[in-house]
Amino acid sequence: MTERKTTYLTTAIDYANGPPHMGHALEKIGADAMARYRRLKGEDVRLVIGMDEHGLNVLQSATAAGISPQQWVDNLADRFRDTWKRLGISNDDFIRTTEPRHKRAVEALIERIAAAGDLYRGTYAGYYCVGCESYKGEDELVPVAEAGAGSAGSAGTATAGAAQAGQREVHHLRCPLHPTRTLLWMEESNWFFRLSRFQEPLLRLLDERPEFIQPEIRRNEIRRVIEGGLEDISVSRARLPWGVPWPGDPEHTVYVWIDALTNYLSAVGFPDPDYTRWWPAELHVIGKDITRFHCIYWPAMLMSAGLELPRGVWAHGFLTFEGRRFSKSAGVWVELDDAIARHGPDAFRYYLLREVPWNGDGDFSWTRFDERYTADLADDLGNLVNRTLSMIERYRAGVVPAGARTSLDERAAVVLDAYRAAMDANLLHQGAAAAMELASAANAFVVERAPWQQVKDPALASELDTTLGSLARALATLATLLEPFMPGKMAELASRLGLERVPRLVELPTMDLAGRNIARGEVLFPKERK
RNA sequence: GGCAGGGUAGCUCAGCCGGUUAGAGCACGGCACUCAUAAUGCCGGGGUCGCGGGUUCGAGUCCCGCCCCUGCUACCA
Repeated sequence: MTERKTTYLTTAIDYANGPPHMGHALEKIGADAMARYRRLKGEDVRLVIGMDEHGLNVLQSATAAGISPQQWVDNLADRFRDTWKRLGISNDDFIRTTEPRHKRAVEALIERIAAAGDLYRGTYAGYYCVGCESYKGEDELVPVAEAGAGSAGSAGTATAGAAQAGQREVHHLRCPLHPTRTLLWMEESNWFFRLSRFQEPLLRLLDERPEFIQPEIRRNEIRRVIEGGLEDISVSRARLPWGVPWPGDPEHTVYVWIDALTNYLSAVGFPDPDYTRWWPAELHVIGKDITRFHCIYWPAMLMSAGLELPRGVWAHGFLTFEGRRFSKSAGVWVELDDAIARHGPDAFRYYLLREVPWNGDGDFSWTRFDERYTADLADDLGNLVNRTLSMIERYRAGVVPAGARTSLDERAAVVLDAYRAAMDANLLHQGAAAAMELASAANAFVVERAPWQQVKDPALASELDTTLGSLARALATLATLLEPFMPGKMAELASRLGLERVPRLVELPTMDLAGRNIARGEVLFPKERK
């Protein structure tokens, strides 16, 4: 017997410093479409979404709100979970970094890296802005007009063996965000990870497995970074209470990145042996801004720990609003709830996935959204459904007739090939476009066959059967192909065709709907009259 | 500065290794049809393919220079 292919897909866990927004939604919707497509192919898919709940920002936000950090992240987790549910995201798990199962995995991973000899005690030194409560790179700072004696040394370098921690005031630079505060040069004893050791192995990885980072643009960027040389990174923080305590050194907490990345393992049960049922992950779906962490730090950590690497990382692009960067303070902003409410969650999903290239950046605009909704969903697809079901109801008493295959079935086969090619390459926007071609072809087919003429002539009864049968199959095919994009509406469409669920991809070529009782129902994508 | 990607109809974009009159969708105009959400189908108008050189029988499609846009340029998702 053949075992079903298991596929583990992850998304970036979202930082618990604010409610879900459009950017979060784009990633989850895209990842969900990828997961749903693979399920339609018959794979056993596990899609995981989650929250990154440690760190200084969380602690500060909670304190400002007058609640405990745990209460704070609990509230946000509920909001995110609710949003994903409303958007029809089919995640199988929701991992949170404050969960015991996660802490356990982080400890186990660190112990493995330590056993490999890739952790050591060192000193992290850098400019520290008290106003920002964070370290600053030199390029983030501005010189003070009367440049005094400079303090030598670049920010953020590790000095192995240096033991003493300290701080002193810096007077020749200042933080542009807090110009009145005195900048500090701080040294902190931390744990370091020997990232430098993995420069060559990582370059080999990119050579041997070019598909590891997709799309290709991101791979080139990462290669440049690696070729530029890798320095060891500090992976623990002192004085940060809201985090996973460092194993064996509770004065420190695990640095946010190490903590967060490990979620991909903890969500499948690591270090319990059966985590390998899902690991290695098929794809980490992330934003293009965090490729470095997923394509350099993460594989290096896994190599060190002797664990398998994920098969790939997919970096999607970003969204602009009417051509400009999202910025709440500048008023360039769309509330996610408003976007969902406009035409419903399925239409919102369709718009984002059809309009925004999944391998690049895209734009959200209300005008385009409305145009897509009207042209694609209401007029093209929705009307096709309505007119087809109406004719089956009127001409054949609501029962799909048996009919020979037609040019429309041939067209559906061609569309299916193009669709699979696009979806297998993770080009979701092309997959959606391919599917919609079938809707257009079906509309043209209706006019060509003119069933309202066929029904008038009893001699053409079998011709009419052929027309309606073929149209019903086209609708079922559309329900399948568009299910990853609009799961709610397509399940509804399948139901109206008398199907208990959307057909799988392999079932499409031999599918026969003859004898099924259809239900016309309400218009699938109503147009609001204004 | 360096590296990478991009500048093609009003808008969003396709255009493999160079080859007849540069394509699609949307928007716009005309015609047809009536099953349907005043929906659908067909036809059409519309482009100096960023700018300037070069290679070639022939270049959005290759080479050189320039202009403009975007991303990356390592520990803060």
